[in-house]
Amino acid sequence: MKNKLTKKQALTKNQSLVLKALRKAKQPVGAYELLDQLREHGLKAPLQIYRTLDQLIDLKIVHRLESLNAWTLCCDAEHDSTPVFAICNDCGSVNEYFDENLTSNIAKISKKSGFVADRSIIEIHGRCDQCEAD
Amino acid sequence: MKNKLTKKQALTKNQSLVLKALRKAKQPVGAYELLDQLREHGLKAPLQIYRTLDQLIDLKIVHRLESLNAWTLCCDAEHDSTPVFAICNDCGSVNEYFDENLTSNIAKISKKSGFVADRSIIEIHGRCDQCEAD
DNA sequence: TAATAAAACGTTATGTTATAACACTTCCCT
DNA sequence: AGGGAAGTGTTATAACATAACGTTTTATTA
Repeated sequence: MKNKLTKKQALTKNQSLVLKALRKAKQPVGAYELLDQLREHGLKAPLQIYRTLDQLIDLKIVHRLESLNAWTLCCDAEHDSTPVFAICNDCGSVNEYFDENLTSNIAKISKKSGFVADRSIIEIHGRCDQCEAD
Repeated sequence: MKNKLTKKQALTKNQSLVLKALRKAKQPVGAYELLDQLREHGLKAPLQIYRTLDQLIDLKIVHRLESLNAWTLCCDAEHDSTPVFAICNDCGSVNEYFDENLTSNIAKISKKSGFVADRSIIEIHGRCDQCEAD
């Protein structure tokens, strides 16, 4: 795995394109939507998107939201702990949180049952602050 | 929402069929796999499966695993708290846990940020006890 | 029990998301 | 320069999910 410093230098053309598209979006974006946006830059096939997204996930720059079939930028923080995503049903915004307690809770469950965790997915659906205020 | 007692009485033909298929499976099952299995009982279209699964989820008899695009039986326990699924990468088995601490941690994160949670998804991938022992 | 509302069902068509397979290119390292 | 690893492009297809519409069944209550 490359470190933070070399990360940004190392981005390929496709990676930069996808990343830029994700940055522009205020919400998680689907693969085909990315494809549509990037057609003008020469990307033509779904696989080009899916491959690039996988690479960006490996680089820990991007997350996949399993319950949305969509991708979003990783927050800047280094995170060895498990990210928690709060997904607003109304406005579609997503916030990423880290919680040590929660991470250790999951570790405890794992330990109790002998299960060795690999990758944790925590996605909470509901209404965000903003939308709740309306 | 109907209570536990009336639940089983209330099952329709399609619901019973799908439930039975899920019971037989040792692992989460995809919608099209269910469809294949239930063709001999007269089910012909994906929608028949998807609709029935939605109904069973409403009845809290079945869970959807977002990271697998598959469905599994709910454990028997009444659960107002958030289920945690431990999914083995190797054997595909899934175990369902409940953890009060974890549930309250999620509630705390929500409270801090003003987010009002609705539905929480927690799916942990890794290796189960059994597979780890090999 | 007849009228009716709500839920479930069936079917066709279609939309959406994701990967397989194969060939070619670029980059990097010794 | 040669060789391996990573990245790329393209076609075809697989896997997952829903829209729209009409009919049937079930439950309710007048």
